[in-house]
Amino acid sequence: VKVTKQEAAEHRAAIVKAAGRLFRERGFEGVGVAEITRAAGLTHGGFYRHFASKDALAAEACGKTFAESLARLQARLARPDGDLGRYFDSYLSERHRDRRADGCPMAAHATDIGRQDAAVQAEFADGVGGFVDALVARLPAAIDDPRERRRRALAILATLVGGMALARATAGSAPELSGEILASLRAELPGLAHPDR
Amino acid sequence: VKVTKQEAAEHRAAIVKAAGRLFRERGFEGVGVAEITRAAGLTHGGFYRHFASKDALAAEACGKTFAESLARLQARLARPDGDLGRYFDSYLSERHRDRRADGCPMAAHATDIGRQDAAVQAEFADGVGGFVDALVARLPAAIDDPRERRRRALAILATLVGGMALARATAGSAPELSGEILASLRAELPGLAHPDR
DNA sequence: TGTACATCAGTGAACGCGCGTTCACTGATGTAC
DNA sequence: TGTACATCAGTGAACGCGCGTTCACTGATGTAC
Repeated sequence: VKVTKQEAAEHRAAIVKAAGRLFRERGFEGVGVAEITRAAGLTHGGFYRHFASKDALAAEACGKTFAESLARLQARLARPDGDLGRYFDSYLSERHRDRRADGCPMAAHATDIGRQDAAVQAEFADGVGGFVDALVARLPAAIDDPRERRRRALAILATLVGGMALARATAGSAPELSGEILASLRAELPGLAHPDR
Repeated sequence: VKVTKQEAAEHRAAIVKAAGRLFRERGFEGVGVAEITRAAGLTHGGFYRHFASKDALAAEACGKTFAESLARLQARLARPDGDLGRYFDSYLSERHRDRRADGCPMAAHATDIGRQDAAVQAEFADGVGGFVDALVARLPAAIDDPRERRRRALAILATLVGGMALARATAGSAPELSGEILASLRAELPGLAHPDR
């Protein structure tokens, strides 16, 4: 059952895409190779023609997920009405909380990464670095000390990621608390991003 | 090999204690019942005389871990030199980052909790609520609107948890970034806790 | 206080299951002539 | 352009392993008399 080179490439991409969604939704250990390949419309046997191991797929999926999330951030900020405040509101939305599968990889994996394969950790750290740089570049010009810009960007990122992680962790048992976390951070975060705090 | 009632109670407590440490260090799915009981000086066969399931142990360990962390927060703030700033500094320390096993349960488990058993989620949400209340009670009196106090407390908690999670996630591949995250948050966080922001 | 015995915490082998990975095989692709 | 054949993406059964959980058994505890 050989297949066109192009088809094979599409299959490979489909596996990475399905993995990116499933890993975010259920964690790296929560999904198996068989389920991922099934989600991509294949069987698990051919998996190792494309990837050396499940860990190698995890690293690649992690990298791709970060690239997409960063592109989305850039795209949103490039829109005519795009500013950081709107990005914060969408990041801290109930919609984002409830759709883990295509949400932020940091909010999906942060507390897991330390136990993953070194290649996964490397992709993750690169991705975090990319987010920090993107935020630094978009902070208001009134914060003019470059070191202060980085400090603010890091504080914002930590607040976004921690807030979404806590909102998701409490969504099942304490939905009001979960909603309160999101609403509170939407109200408080702009203060960190603007010099008038 | 029966054993004194008191010994049995001690064994049970030892299992919960070992579980609390191992689960924080390696995650709920990263440690097995056999390893936990071994760490408590027992064999795995007797485990089910004490707990209905691994999930039941996870819930109990989670609750106990939160209670200890909260007690530590209260104790630190009760000291003569105790203030929120010192608590932030110790939370955001390299020491805390590198000692997952007896650190904050939120920074250890946040992104995992959504996939755990309902009982674990309930303990976790209770624990988060407890932390929020403790922070609200300790914010400077100058923040006098009760709703603003809660908002600030939630923003602080999200920043602490997200910051520690990101610092740990990047510690392996990007140690300078990891250190920068901690140092930046130590510098930026007091602004969230004080009215002069 | 002393004795007989039921209880039950603890042991270690075993069970069943799902997982990551391997393997013999298939058959259309794409290359060599 | 047409033909022969090596390649290799994909299949599905199988392997080995570790896990959560069960179970028959042990023997000191602690209770009943």
